[in-house]
Amino acid sequence: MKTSKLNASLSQAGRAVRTTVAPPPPRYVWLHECLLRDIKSGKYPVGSLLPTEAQLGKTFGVSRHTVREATRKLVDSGLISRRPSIGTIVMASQPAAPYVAALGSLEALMKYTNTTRLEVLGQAHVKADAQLAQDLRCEVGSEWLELHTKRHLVGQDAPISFTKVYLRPEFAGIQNHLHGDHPSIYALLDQLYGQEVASVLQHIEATLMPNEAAALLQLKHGSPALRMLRCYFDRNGRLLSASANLYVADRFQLITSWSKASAETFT
Amino acid sequence: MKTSKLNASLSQAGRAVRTTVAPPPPRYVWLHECLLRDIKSGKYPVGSLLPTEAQLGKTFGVSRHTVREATRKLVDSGLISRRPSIGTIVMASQPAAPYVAALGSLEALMKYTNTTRLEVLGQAHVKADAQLAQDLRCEVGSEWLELHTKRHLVGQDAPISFTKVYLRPEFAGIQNHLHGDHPSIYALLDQLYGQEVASVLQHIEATLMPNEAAALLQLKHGSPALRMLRCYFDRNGRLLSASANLYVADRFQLITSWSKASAETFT
DNA sequence: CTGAAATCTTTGTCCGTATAAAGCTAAAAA
DNA sequence: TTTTTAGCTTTATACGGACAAAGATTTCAG
Repeated sequence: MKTSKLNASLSQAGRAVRTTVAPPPPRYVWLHECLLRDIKSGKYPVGSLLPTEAQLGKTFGVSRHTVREATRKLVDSGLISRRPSIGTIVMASQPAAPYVAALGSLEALMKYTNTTRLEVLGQAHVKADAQLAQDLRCEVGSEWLELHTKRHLVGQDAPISFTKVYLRPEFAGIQNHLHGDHPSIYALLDQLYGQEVASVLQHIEATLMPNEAAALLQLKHGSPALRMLRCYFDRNGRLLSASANLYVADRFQLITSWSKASAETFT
Repeated sequence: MKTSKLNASLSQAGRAVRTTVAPPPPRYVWLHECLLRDIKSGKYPVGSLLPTEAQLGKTFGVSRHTVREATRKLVDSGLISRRPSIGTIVMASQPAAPYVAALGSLEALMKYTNTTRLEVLGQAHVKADAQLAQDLRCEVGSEWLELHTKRHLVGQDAPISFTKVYLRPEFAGIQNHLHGDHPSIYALLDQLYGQEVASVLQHIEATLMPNEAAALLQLKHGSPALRMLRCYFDRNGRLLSASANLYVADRFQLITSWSKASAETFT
């Protein structure tokens, strides 16, 4: 009944002035804002308990359903946490909004175009020595299939990178899919072997192009290079694959866009 | 009534065998899994409409409330989209789980330690010429306060980077807070001016250290460097600040960790 | 005093119902 | 034919009630 009275009066007001007045916000939105404000202001300090759902409903004149709808957003943004038999605990007074970047969409833009072609130059079975094990974060002595590859921009002759790809021997079949327009390694692992890559560790540093690579890439001695090492891990932290890229400095640029994350960003 | 019968029989079964049998999942969880399976399998193709909430409730013998609880998770993960008067549209058949990295936590690890000290060498008012405007993605002719700075690892003499910081003149006060243990620029903008940085654009490329910088950083001619350009934008896409970093190659390494994102990651 | 049992509180799940709002559709009026 | 209007479908919002589950608290027997 409270609802109908409230809405009725407001819509009448809206029609009277003919200018479409902003409709009243839903009650759960309003309650959400109230609670958010009170949490931010410190009325409900971090660690304290919010009034119970029944209590809030009584205080604000809404049903428990509406209270839950309002607090749901707070739960989603991590400000509060609900515990049966305990109550609703204030976890933070500021919504944590880290800056996040997505890998895979716009990850690496080449300087002039963004379609590349991968050329496999050769392959070898290698056992990880100390240096490789440190780079790949794998066990010393573990065996890997090492592919030597060269990446070109389509339609251009000059290669942009020399890349070593490391694969577990059981994933050797991937090399047959590395040619042509290259999807990312983690996409291939997922697609071909159902191996879900759970995390990627990426190292970037500047260096001088090693001599062998410089020759392959038609560069003169002393050219700068961007070294990008990527390790692909599964959910249990096992290294599935890795790639060590040496990009020619003035033919490649890594561009990443970071946005402030909010719970809503991901809905 | 259906509920009580179902629950009763299941709890009795649980007591009979005495081994604590897993309690039956909530109905909305079960329904969620059903729908997820049907969407993945293509029973409800992308672009098609799910049965209406009332229909689903009838088919599965649950209330509309439970249907909404079940579909909520699908909405959150972006698989479906609810539209008043239209219905519920299947948006994707695979939960989109991009790899995301967070900026600010573990963003840039120095090679041996990670506490740095910033030293301001000088400052100048500059007008953006064509080159700078392109780098900063700002208007040609706009005015900026340019700070020349040098970054050291604490306790070490050799600097690791030469950095130009660009500030809108109205944020000039930031420079007083850039010394000591350096928080990030976006944190300072938020803290001092309430300017929320909504997105960050980051360019990384390899280059040779320019001569002037090489001299400042005690490097010999021809040393490789990692050039990192960061532009900080507000919600409206206005550039608030930028920094152009030149890192000494073997004293700096950028490490980023990417994890598969799920809706749950952010709750 | 201690341990077990009963009780109470609070959130979790689930049902039914009702009205509003938003588009779509078809009928009616111009 | 075109425009308006009325109705219909579907989701959005909101109420109320009920019981389950999980702990916390109190009570009580030993």
